[in-house]
Amino acid sequence: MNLSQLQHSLREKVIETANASFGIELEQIAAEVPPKTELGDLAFPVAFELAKRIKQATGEKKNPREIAENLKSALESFDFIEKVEVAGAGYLNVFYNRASFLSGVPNAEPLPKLKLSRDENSVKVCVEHTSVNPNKAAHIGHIRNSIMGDTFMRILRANGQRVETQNYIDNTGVQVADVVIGFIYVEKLTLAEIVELDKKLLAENKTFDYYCWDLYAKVGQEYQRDEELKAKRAEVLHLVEEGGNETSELADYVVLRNVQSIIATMERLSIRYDLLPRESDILHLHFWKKAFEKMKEIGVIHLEKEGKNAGCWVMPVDSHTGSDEHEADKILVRSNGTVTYTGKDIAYQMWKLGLLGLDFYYELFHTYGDGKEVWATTSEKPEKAARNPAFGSGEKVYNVIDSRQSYPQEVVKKGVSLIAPERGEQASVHLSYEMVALSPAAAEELGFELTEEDRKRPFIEMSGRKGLGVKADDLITRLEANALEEVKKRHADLPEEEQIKTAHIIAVGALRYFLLKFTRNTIIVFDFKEALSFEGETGIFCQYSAVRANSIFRKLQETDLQTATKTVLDETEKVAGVFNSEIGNEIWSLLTLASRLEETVAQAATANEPAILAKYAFNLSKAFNLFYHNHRIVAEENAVKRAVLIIIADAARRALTSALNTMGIEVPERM
RNA sequence: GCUCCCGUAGCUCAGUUGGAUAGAGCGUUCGCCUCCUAAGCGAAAGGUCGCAGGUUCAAAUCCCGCCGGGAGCACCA
Repeated sequence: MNLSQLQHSLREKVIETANASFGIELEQIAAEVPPKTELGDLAFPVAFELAKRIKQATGEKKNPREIAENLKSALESFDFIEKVEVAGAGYLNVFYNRASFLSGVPNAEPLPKLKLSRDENSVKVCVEHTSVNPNKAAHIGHIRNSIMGDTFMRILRANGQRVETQNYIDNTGVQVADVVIGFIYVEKLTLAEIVELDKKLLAENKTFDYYCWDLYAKVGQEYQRDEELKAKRAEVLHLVEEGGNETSELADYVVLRNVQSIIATMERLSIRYDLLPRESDILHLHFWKKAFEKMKEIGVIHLEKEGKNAGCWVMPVDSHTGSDEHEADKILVRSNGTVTYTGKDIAYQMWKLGLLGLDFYYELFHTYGDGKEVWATTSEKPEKAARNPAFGSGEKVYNVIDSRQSYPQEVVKKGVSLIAPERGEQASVHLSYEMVALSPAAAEELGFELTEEDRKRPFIEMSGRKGLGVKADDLITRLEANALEEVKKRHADLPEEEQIKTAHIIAVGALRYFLLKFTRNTIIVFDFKEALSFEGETGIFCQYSAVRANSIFRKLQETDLQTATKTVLDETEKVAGVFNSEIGNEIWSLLTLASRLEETVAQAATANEPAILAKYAFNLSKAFNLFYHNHRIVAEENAVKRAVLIIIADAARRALTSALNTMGIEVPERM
C-alpha cells in the first residue's frame, strides 16, 4: 500500500465512522499534514465540522474532542498505523508505523505512472506553447511560456497522459510583415541578397534572428516618421497571406530561419515539439469556412443588421457588459467579409479538439539529434505517402498564453463550447501566466535610456517593437559562462568537454527553476543579479543536493543498498528503535517528504501549477541537505542505523531526481 | 465605465478544498570545512498578512466596501 492509497482508506474510514456513529453524511473531508513531525503524519480537522453538523441536525452540542475520541479507535485498526492521537481543540492526528512503512520503500518506484505515458490507450491531450512570432529572436518572456508549457507537459505525462506538444507558427501576422517591410523597403534587399546576408552573418558568428530583432525595432522607429512606409503594411500583409508571390517567398525565408533559431534556442533548454502548425495552412485549407458554417447552422453567431457593427457576424459574450465605447459582442467576421483572429482561433481550437472535420497535410520539419521528429503542417498533399503520426484530436487542449490574452481566449473557449456543448468549456484550458517584465535597473543595464517617470515604475514591460528585452540565447550563454567558471574552480581535473557539459546542465537548471518557482499569476520582474544567482532557492541548490546524494552512493559498495534493504526488512524491531531515537523525527520527516512526490505531481497537474513541483523540489533538497549534514552514512558503524539512513537517502535522491526531471532539469555527475 | 490579477519581513516571493506558534530565499549580524562536495549547514534580528467591516469554533485564505499597483475590454494580430 502506498501513501496516497493509505490516505484514501483513512478518509473513507472517517466518513464511514462519522455516518455510523453520528448519522452524519460527509461528502469530502480535509486531510492535512501537521505543521510538525511530532504532531503526526496526517491530521483530520473533521471533528469541528462534525460538531457543527450534529448541532444543526439534532441541536445537541458536542465537544469536538469527544467526537475525535470516537473516531480515533476506528482508525487505529489499520495496518500501517502506529497510533492515533486527539490533539488541540479536536484534531485527529494519525501516526504511521515507521518501521513497516520503511520496509515498503525500497520496492516503490519513484514515479510509477511515468511508464503509462507511452500507453496508447491513455487519454491524449494537446499542449500548445512557445508560439513566438517568427520575426525575431526569443526573449526571456517567451522562455517563461516555453518552460511553463514544457514542464506542464512533463507533469501531465508523469500523471499517465499522452501529450502532444504544439508550437504554433504565426507566419502570416503583422509582426512578420513588419520585418519583411524592413528587408524590402528599409534595407532594400532581395531574397537572394538576404540569403547572402544570412551566410555572411553565420561566418561572422552572428545570427539571423538577432539581425531580425534589430531590424524589427528599426522598422518600428521608421514607422513613426514615415507614414508611407506604414501604409505598406496592409499590402505586404495581404501578399504574405495570399502566398505564391515574391514577397511571400521572402517572408517564408524569414519565417523559416527564425523558426529554426527558436527551435534551436529551446532545445538548449531541453524543450522539444511534436508539431508546428502554421497559420498559413489554416487559411489555405479554409478551416474558418468550415467552422463558420457550423456556427451559422447552430445559430451561435448572427449577422448584425444595424448599429456600428452593421454587416459583421458577431458572437455575444455575456461576461462583458456593453458600453458606449465597447460592444458586448465579439466580431468574428468583419463587414468586408474577412475573418478576425479570434474567428480563426475558434476554427483552429476545433481542429485541436478533433471537432472540425478537416485536417492538415504534414511534412517533416526537423529531426533532433536522437532521432525524434518535429513535423509541420502544409497545405499541399505531399507526393509521397505521409508517414506522420496522427496529430490533434486531444481530449483536452491546454493553451499556454500570457494573461493579456485572457479575453480572446475566453471567447474561443465560449465559441467552441457552443458548437460542441458535449465537450463543454472544460475541454479548452487557457494556461495563463503573467508576463516577465524588466526592473528599471535591468532595462538600463541593457542600454536603454529611461525617463525619470520610468525609473519610478515598478517594472518596465519588454517590447519586441522597441527591441527592449533580454534575449534568451544571451542569458543562457551568460549562465553557462558563469557556471563554467565555477566548475573549473571546483573540478580543474575534469576534461574540458565534461566541464562544459556540466556547466550547461547547471545553466539550464538555474534558468528553468528561476522561471518555475514563481506561481503563474505573479509578474516576474527580471533582475540580472537574481536570475544569475547560484545560491539559495535556485535550481542549482536542488541539483547540488542530488549530486551530494549520489556521491554517497558512489562511495558505498554496490551491495550496500541491497544489504540495507534486507536489513530493513529483517530487523523491524531494531529499525523501530532507530526511529524512536533522538534522530527519529528528523529522518522520518525526510522520508515522508520524499514519499509525497507522486501526490505533489498530481496536485501540480490538477491545479495547473508547475510552481507547486518547484517548491516541492526545493523543500526536499533543503531537508536532504540537513540530513546530509547531520549524518555520516559511509562512516556509520551501527549496521541497522546505517541501513535506515541508506534507504532514506536513496528514497530522497530518487524522489528529487524525478521531481527535477519532471521540470526538465538534469542532475550532473559532479558539480 | 466594465472585467480580471496583485498587495504577506528591508527586497523578491510561498502559503493546499478556511485549521495548530504565518514560512522560504536574498540582504544584515554571528558561528561551522582533519569528516560522504561549504554552490552547503546552524543561530540571531526582521510581520497591524494594504485599510475597515462581516461570516465562522477557527480567516492571510470566504463575503461586502474602500485605498494603492498592473493588465485587458478593436471591423489589430
